[in-house]
Formats: sequence, C-alpha cells, structure tokens
Amino acid sequence: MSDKIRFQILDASYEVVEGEPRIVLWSRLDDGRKAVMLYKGFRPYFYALLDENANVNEVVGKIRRLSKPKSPIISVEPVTKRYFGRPAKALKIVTVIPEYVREYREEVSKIEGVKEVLEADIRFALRFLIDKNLYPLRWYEARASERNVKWYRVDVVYEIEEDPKEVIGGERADPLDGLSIMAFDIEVYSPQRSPDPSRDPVILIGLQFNDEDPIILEAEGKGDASLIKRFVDIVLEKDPDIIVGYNSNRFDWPYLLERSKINGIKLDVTRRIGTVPQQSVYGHISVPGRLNVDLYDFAEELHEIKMKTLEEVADYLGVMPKDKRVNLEWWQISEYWDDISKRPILKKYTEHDVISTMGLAKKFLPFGAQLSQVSGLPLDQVMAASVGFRLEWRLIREAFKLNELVPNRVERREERYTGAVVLQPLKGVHENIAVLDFASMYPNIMVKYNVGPDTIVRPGEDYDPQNVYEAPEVRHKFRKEPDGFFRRVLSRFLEWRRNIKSEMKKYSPDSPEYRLLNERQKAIKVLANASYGYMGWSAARWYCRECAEAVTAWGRNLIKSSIALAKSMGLKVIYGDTDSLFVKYEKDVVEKLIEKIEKELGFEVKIDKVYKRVFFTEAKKRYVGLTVDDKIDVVGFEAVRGDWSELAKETQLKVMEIVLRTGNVEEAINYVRKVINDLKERRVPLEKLIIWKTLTKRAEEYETDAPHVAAARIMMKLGYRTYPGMKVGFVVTKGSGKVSDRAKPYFIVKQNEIDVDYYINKQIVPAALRILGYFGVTEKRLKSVGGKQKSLLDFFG
DNA sequence: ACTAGGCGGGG
DNA sequence: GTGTACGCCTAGT
Repeated sequence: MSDKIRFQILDASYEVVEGEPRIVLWSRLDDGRKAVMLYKGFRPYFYALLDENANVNEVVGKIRRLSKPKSPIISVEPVTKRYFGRPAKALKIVTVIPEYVREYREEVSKIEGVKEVLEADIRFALRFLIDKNLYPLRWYEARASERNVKWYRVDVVYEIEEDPKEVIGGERADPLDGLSIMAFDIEVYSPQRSPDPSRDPVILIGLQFNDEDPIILEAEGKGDASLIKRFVDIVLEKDPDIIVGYNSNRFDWPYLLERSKINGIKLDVTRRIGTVPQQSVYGHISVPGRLNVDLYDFAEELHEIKMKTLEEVADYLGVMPKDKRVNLEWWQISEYWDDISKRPILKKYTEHDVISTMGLAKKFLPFGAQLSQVSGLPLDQVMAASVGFRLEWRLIREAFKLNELVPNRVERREERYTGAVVLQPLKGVHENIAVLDFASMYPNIMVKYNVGPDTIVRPGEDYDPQNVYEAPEVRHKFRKEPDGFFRRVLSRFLEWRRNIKSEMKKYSPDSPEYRLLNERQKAIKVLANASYGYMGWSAARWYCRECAEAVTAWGRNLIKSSIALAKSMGLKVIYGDTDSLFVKYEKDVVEKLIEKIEKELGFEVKIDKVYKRVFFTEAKKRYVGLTVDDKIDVVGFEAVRGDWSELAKETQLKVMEIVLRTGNVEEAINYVRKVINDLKERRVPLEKLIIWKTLTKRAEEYETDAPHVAAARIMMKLGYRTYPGMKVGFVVTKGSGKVSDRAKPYFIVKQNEIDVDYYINKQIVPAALRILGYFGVTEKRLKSVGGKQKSLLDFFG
C-alpha cells in the first residue's frame, strides 16, 4: 500500500531503533501536512586508504576480525577512488550503528598497510543527504508507506521505499512559503548584576507567530515555573516549523534550559517526544523537528554596522526604527519590573524586541534558505557555521559526485603569507569618489589559473613549463590540465550565478520571482567568494597555503596593473584595497577605464558605489564615507566599542556625521565642546557615563587593580555576589589617587561625585580626536572654551 | 614581536 | 552526536 509522496526536507536526523539506524527526514508534504519520512536501509561507512604495496587480502581480514556483535562490520570492499585528483586504492568499511564508526576508525588506522582512515567524521544524517544527493528545503518525490510511530509530533509518518527524486521545477517555489515562524525573546530578573540562571528567574517571554499579534507572557511573582510551562504549551499548540531569536543560541535557549532544570520542568518543545533542545554543532541549539535559527548569525555578516545589537540591526534594516520603540538598557530591566507602574513599559520593550526579531527573520531567512539549498546544510546549522564549513559541505558533495575521497580535518599551525594590496590612502576629505570593484576577483583567478591542491606542482615534481601557470612573485605553478577540483566546482558556481542573473532580468525587481533568484545568486556568491579564504584556512580539509598565496599574488598583480591603467588615463587614485579601487568619479574616464581593464587584463570591474564625500585617515582600512543615497559608511574605526561609555560612543559618531555631512570641522569642534560643557555642568545623565567591563576571573584573584575589579570589590563588600564572566558597570568619581581607587559601582554614585576631568580626558577627547586629529585639531583646542567665552590665551596658545 | 585568552550578541 | 565556532583585540611578556 505505497503512495507517491511529495515532500520538502526541512531537517535530517537519525535514531537507532531495535539495533538499526533509521534516517529521519523532518518534512512537510505538498498538502501542507507535517511529516516524518523514514529511511531504513542506509548504513554508516568509512574508507581506509591503503599503502601502495599493502596486502589487500590481509588488511581486509584484519578489519573483518575487528567486528563486534553490537555493530558488526557488514562489508569490507576494495574500491578505486581518487584522492587529490590521483587514483587511490581504498577499502570501504560498512557497519550498522553510526556511533561505532568512531571506535572502528581508531582500530583500523592502526592496521599495517592502512595509510589513513577517511570520511569517518561525516555526520550520519548528512552522509545520507550527500549520498542520495538530497538538499534541505528542496522538494522530492518517492514511493512511501504510512507507518504508525507514536513519538513524532507530526501529522503523518511514512517509510520511504526508494531513493527520492528531486521534483522538476521545485526550485521555482519559495522554500519558506507556508512554513510557520515563531519569534521569541526572554527577559530575566537580575538587579545590578549579570543574569545567573542558577538564581535569577525569567520574568517575561515575548512570542510572535508569523504576522499575528505578539504574546507577552509574564511571571507570577518571582518564580518562573508556570511561565516556562505556559511557554512550552504555546509552542506545542502553535507548532512552529521555524523558531527564531536574537542571540538565542547563546542566551535564551541555554537560559531556559537551565531554568527548566532548576524548576524540574522538561522544556518539551520539540517534535520528538522525549527530547529537549540540545547544544549541537557550531554552537547552535538543535530543537528536533523544528528549525531553530539564531538571527544574530546573520547580523554578524553585516559589515556596515559595528554594534550588532538587536536594536541597532533592526534600526539599520528599517525593521524597527530606534526612535519608534521603547529603548531600555539591560540593567534597567529589573527596576522596570519591580516598579509596577513602569512594568507596562518593560512589556512594551519585550514586545518591540520580539517584533524586531520577527522583522529580521523576514529579511534574513530567504537568504538563509537559499544558502541551505545551495550548501546542503540544514537551515538551523548553515548560519551558525562559518563560511568555511558552508563551502566545505558543498565541496564534500562535489567530491562524492567526482568519486574523490574527502581529506581529513588536520590540526595545523596557522601559516602566514602575503595578503592583498592595500594602498596608502590620501588622507583628508575627498569629494565625488567612485569605488570600483572586481567582480568575484579571487574565484575568477582560481578558475583562470586552475588553482588548487590537486593541480599545484609540488617541490621535486616534474612538469612541462609550457603547460603550467606560474604565479607572479611567489612562482607557485599550477598544471593547466586537467581541470582541478576547485576549477570544476567554481566554474559551475560562476556559470550557475550568471544564468540566474540573466533570468532575473525577466522579472521586475519587486516581484517574488526576482527576490528569490536574487537571494539564490547571493548564496552562490557567498560560497564562491569563500573559496580563496577556505584554501588558506588552516582547518580546511582542502587546505593549500601555496594556493592561497598564489591567488593573492595574482590579485596584487591585477590591482597594480589597474592602477597603472587608471593613472595613464589621468584618473586620480585615492585608495585601493584587495579588489577595489577608489578613484575620482569622472564618469566618462571611469567608464573607459572599466572597458580597458576588461579588455587588457581579462577581469570584470564595476562601480560599486559613489561617495559624495569620503574621509580617510592615514591608516589603511579606516575611513568614513557619505554615499550618494545619504548613508554614512563607517569602516574600521574601533573606538565604537562596548567598553567605552555611551557618551564617548555617541560623541564619536556625531563627530563623524558632522564632518561628512557639512564638511565643517569647526561645527564638529563646537559639538565636542558642547559635550564637554554639558559634562562640566553635570547635565549628562549618569547612565551615559557607565563603563562596562567583564571580570575574567574571581575578583580576589586579580593582583593588579583594574577599575572594574575595584568596583567589583566594593560590590562584594555591599553584599553582592561577583563572579567570572560578570559585567561590572562602574563610573569614575572625584578624589585623589589612581583611577582604580576612584572607580565605583554606578548604582552607588550620585551625579555630583563624577570625575568630570576623567570623562573629558580619557573618553570624550580621545574618541573625538580619532577623527578630528586628522584635521589638525588638538586636544587643547577641543578643551578650550568655545565661541563667546574664548579667552586671550587661546589665541596665543 | 610574539602568545594567551577574552569577547561578541543576549539580560 | 561519525560532533564541539571564529576572528579580532588587548594584556602580558
């Protein structure tokens, strides 16, 4: 009684039932029902790479004798594979229970004649997806029969009876269409200290399902047992396919799990009865049957903004403007909870956080879904994994198709090599500057010169000088033939992307088709662009330092030639970094330059953006620009960090903005003077002066007195518990002696005790001078009394 | 110059 | 779960 079933794979896992592994494909059907698709015949395996002169029969016999009854070795079969492009003799060893692979691989690697054990560390569920060529979020079809399994919280369970085939045209559907999303956010009660789940309860949980109104659950009193129970009930009732949070993998989930344990509750929110969310690969939390996605992982890749707080990211993306929401600092939360009259504001704050989170999900998930479909990693893992892993999992799939053995991960020391060209910028403010970018420069270099660990000529190897590409400067050589692993994979990526881009032209930019294709081409671009960095990443399976070195050498050569071309055409070059050039925007000349670079150097260049005004320091990789669409790009300024006072951060940003928007340094100086004046007249709220630092060990263990340590010691005397990892908020007060003698916990200090001079000299002035220093502004000038009160001394100073 | 170790986001 | 992030920054030598 089997039927043809159409299903979309959401996630894959496995479990061992009655001594046999079964693959669990968490899926949905084309009628919208949620399903588990089981696959029972798949078995774990790995390879033993053999020495040239190994006695195959002898090795096979030794391996067979390792077999244990609990997970017998069911076959040991000689296979001819390829390893780094060359034919290789290997044995494929198949067993039953995935966990036993770890044991067998140790024993097999010790057998004489076995050079290396390979592919023994590929997770079983992914192994299945790779071998059957299945990708998460794509649609498949297979004959399957219904099964009666009680422990899955889905509408129906099927057992698949043949290898699934991809549904033709399935890639045109939006993979997320019809999947339900839950956004959530928790608040905890921790007055004047870092939250500690062993002590501090959860007080509020905000939830939102798709476009429904947010739900705010509130604790009763100071216990949170009933709150967490209600949370579990709602999740089970609403049964979301995707759960999103912001930094939820490292805060909300671990916190909820710990609180549940303390309260003796099971955080029973999964689709597999009897399991709870669990720490998994790449630091993500796995919620069986649901896709748990931490949106912070996406935000990390927004290089345009420095502070990746939920509030900033939501504001930047237009999801929730800062001035239209309740803004609270985390240390105010307990105060707003205790004060019943302020509690509605706190609840509004949670509501705005959860709406922001859902808004970010709508922005980010379409890209995540494409990256999942392209890389082959499930959506909940793909964003938690670094770019290297995302590419690597796709490479493993390509290797499987090419009958190539996958190299092991090896621990290596980091080896340095020469990187890209970074020009010395012309410091100062420049008007009307075009930024030219080479399109996928490194992947194109890799394809053009057939770069890779399987094509490189190793020292001592023979080669035909006519038949190799030689990199400038470093002189590494790569065989022109045959096509290497990376050339094969990358040229297909680049072609795939070109095809998508030309298909996009058929649609209007605001159509769903266009948006889907655009996210897909971005996902392919991310993987392609990761390939160079991947080869230079010491943990990469296909690591090749010389390859990475050769790529940057070709890149330097390319950019230097382009600069020479620009100069020969009379264009002023302001700055250049890796694959970009900043030139004076003379439209006609720039267009001619682009043409020339393509014709003479064979690489594609485009205008990435145009700055109305851009300000360079003499430091490389550090500039601020005002784009033609009126956005401020801050690149490389590090003063805007968590351990500066809010006032210093604010001042620096404001100074940048004034300098760029008005070009008026004088106005920026006046702004800083106004801040200094506000400080002197004690008009700056105390909370803007708090400096937060983390205790890295117990306060008693510090030998020297750092200010935050001194503040922590005062807190201990007052009866507060302090501990490693805790953030201590302190302010610097008036008096004599070292700064650390005058640092006090912020909540015991009154406004008039503040050491104004400290904040002027160590916070405001340095932050402002990071910018204004380049305009010849001195500390003295910032501190002199501005405008009408200018003294004679200022003129002679 | 180097290494070791903390930090980010969250509250 | 056939597993355990990463890259930047600073403090300390």
